[in-house]
Formats: sequence, C-alpha cells, structure tokens
Amino acid sequence: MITKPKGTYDVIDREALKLKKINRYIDYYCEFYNYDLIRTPIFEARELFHRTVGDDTDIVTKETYDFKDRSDRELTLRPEGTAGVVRSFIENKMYGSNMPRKLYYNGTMYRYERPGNGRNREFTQFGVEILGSNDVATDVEVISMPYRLFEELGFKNLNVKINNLGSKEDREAYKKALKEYLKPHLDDLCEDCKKRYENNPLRILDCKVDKDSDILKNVPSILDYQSEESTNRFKKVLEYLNYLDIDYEVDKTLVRGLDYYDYTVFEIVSSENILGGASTIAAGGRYNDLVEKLGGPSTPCMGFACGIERLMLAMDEMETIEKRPLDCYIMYVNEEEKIKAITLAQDLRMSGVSADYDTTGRSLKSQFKEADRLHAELLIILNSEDLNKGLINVKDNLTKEETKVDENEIIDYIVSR
RNA sequence: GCGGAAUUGGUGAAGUGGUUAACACGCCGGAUUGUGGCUCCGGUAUGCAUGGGUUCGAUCCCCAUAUUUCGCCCCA
Repeated sequence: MITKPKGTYDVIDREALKLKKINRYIDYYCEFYNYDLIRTPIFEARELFHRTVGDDTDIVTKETYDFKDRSDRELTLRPEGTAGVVRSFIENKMYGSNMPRKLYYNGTMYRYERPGNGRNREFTQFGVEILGSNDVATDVEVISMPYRLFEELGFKNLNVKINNLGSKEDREAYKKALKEYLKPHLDDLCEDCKKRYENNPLRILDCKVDKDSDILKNVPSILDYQSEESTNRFKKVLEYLNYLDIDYEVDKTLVRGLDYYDYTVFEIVSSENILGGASTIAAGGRYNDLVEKLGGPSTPCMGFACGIERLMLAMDEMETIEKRPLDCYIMYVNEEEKIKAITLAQDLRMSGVSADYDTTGRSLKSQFKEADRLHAELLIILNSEDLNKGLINVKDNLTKEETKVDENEIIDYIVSR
C-alpha cells in the first residue's frame, strides 16, 4: 500500500467540516476588515527565503524543502507566507497606489521537521500583512483581528503575549548589554545557549532549559534599552489594545524565530489542553525593513500568521461540528422512477435546493435510513402510479405529513417552503 | 537531530505462546416481497503496522523498519 508521506495528512469527514468552517470565517472576517486575498506560488527562488527569514535561522538552515527543477533553477517550497507576499508586493509595484495595502493569504507551507501534535511537514497558514503603514493602529488591528476571529470560532481562554523589539539600533544596544551581562555566566548556560550567545543572543531569553535559572531571571530587560520614540510607540500600542478590549500580557522575553521582525511582536496563545506544546496558534509582528531589503522602497509593514491545523485541533474540544442538513432526498425503486429522480434532483439543485438520491441500488428501507443519516428535511417518494397521474409525493420528515404535488409545480412548491 | 511510548476490523477496543481473535458502534440483508428511524434475527478481520528471527507452533517473545505520539530543539 502506498501511504501518505511522513508529516502530511488527509482532510476528510469531520476534519473537512472544521476546515470549511474555518475558511468561511477567514474569508468573511477578512472582507469586513477590508483585506484583499493574495495567492503566491508555493515554491519560490531559494534566495528569497535566505534574504527574508534569515540565513542563520533554523527554518532556513535545517527545515526547507529545496530542489532544482529540470532547468537547474534553485527553488524552495515556501516555509512561511510573508516572504512571498513581500516579493509580490515589490514585483507588482503595489506601492504605487492604494497604500496601505491590506492583504491576506491562506495556503500550505512546508518545513522538514519532526512531526507531532499540531506540527506537520505540510501545514497550512492563514496570515495577514498590512504594507505601507507605521501607525500603531495598524499594529493593534493586526493583533485584534485574529483575536476576535478565534473568539468567534469558539476559543475561550486566549492570551496575547506582546513585546517590543525596538529599532535595529535599539536591538544592537540591547544585544551588547545582554552579552555583557551573560559573559561571566557563560559556563552555566546550556549548550544551545552557548551557541546562541554568538549568533543570536536574543533567543537565549526564551530558552526552556535555563528559563528558571537566576541568571535569566535577572537578565536586563530589552524594554530598558530602547529610544524614547520606540518606548512611546509601544506604550501607545498597549493603550490602543485597551481601547479594543484585548487582554494582553507584556512578555519581555518574547523574541521570534524569524530575523525580519522589529518593534511590536506578539503571539496569541490558547490554553486548550489538546494543543499541548503547540499552544501558540498565531504569531506575528512588525517588519519595517524587509521590503527595502528585498529591493523595494522603504515600506513599514505588520503582519501575522496562524496555524490552521492548530485551530482544527482545538475545535475538537469546543463544539460539535455537524454537516448541514440536506434539503431533499429523493427515493425510487423502478427505472421510470429513477429517471424522474435524476432529472428532478438536477432541477432542484439548479433552483438552489440541495438534493440527493441513492446510486447503489439499495432497498427502499435503506433509502429511508440514508435520508435520516443526511438529516434530509423533505423526502420525495416517487411511485409510478402517482407519476402517471402527474403527481409527486412529498413527505415532511419532521411532521411526517405527506402531500401529493402536481409535477409541474413541484419546484415552486419546494422552493417556497 | 536526541530520548521515551504506542501500532489488533470502517470505528472504539478486549485478548492469549497452541482448535473458528471477545464485546460494542457502524454498515449490509431479513422479519415488514414499495413508507423508514424502535425491536428481533443473520452477515460483516484467511487477520492482529511491515520485514526478519526464536519456537513443534507467534497477534502475543526478540531485532530492524515505517508511521503515530510525548518531551528536547525549533516553531504556526
């Protein structure tokens, strides 16, 4: 038997219903928040992700799916969504008009990592990018939009963790201070942190191993090394969050795994037990230098990405998902009735009524059972005798009332119910 | 990449080194030969992830592989 590749999964039955619901909410919400849909390629030039996500990040160094096509082009399956959106923004010269540009995407991403609960090699992210605004209202919108969306989907205990990484200069100043502080304690840190000390000292802050050590408890705060402008900006973000009634918690150890972030960064965490270690359902932040870095005009941006699989997982705990009931189920036994069944089904469907009938040659009894399984609201029980008189037998599956309706009026009769 | 656990039908699962692998749900058929959902009766794994090994004999013991899962790393 050929099985699915490791780290991939099929979406069927109940999962499919959950996915449909999530996707509907996403499209609906994005419309009301005035975001335009964007779809970019699933593979891009390898170079793109090195320049955006960062050469030293794990995502790029250990987790990408890289391949050469038949003309030896170096390509990579996208590990995240922002890079492609920014590339498209520049390539299509979207900066020329209609700024800021508010975009949303919803598609599969690929990372070669160890699969687990809420983690897959092919996974889906929905995300939003606002390009061309440095206003704090933008930061707040990008945080509140997914927060409200998740609430609407049924999430109860959501928590926003937020931090301010400041400008590039702020971060350089802080890194310096951090290294200064850690230098005498270097031997007490875990192996990974020793490596991080040189490449990416900020990441030591959210190290799980050393988290509870006194060294990290007394570490200088990133918030103390920022310019007045940056500090005031962050204050304003928090103030606006209050206006929008978003619960948040400043977490000064929150840094993100992608290199392009600056100023506001955040995560939305769910406390649903089923998520276990995958409790972060969305995360994002500001990236004011990225567009310029990729060759576009200096454009401040803010965005987030959300893991659809994690939403689907958590939805199991929250509610029953049921298939929408069928409007009509048509039953028949002989050939004459069958022909009427297939034509009537077509007419009903074209009139906006969902309809179905048996195609496996089941007994009438089984057809009744099937109708109940589908929660059909109306049963159309065809029989030759009535058909010859131009009548069709319609039974209300709730009241059990049966009516004979003229063949020519059947569509109107059902539609007007 | 490192360490632990798991893997029995469509599903939830019981089980034992030795004839036909419980039970339940579901599904199919019948009682009711064209009006069901209740009830009753019957059917439903040549098979216990895959490949080796130990054994007279393995689903059960051992090894390997795969997949899933938990923790680390990382991250959505």
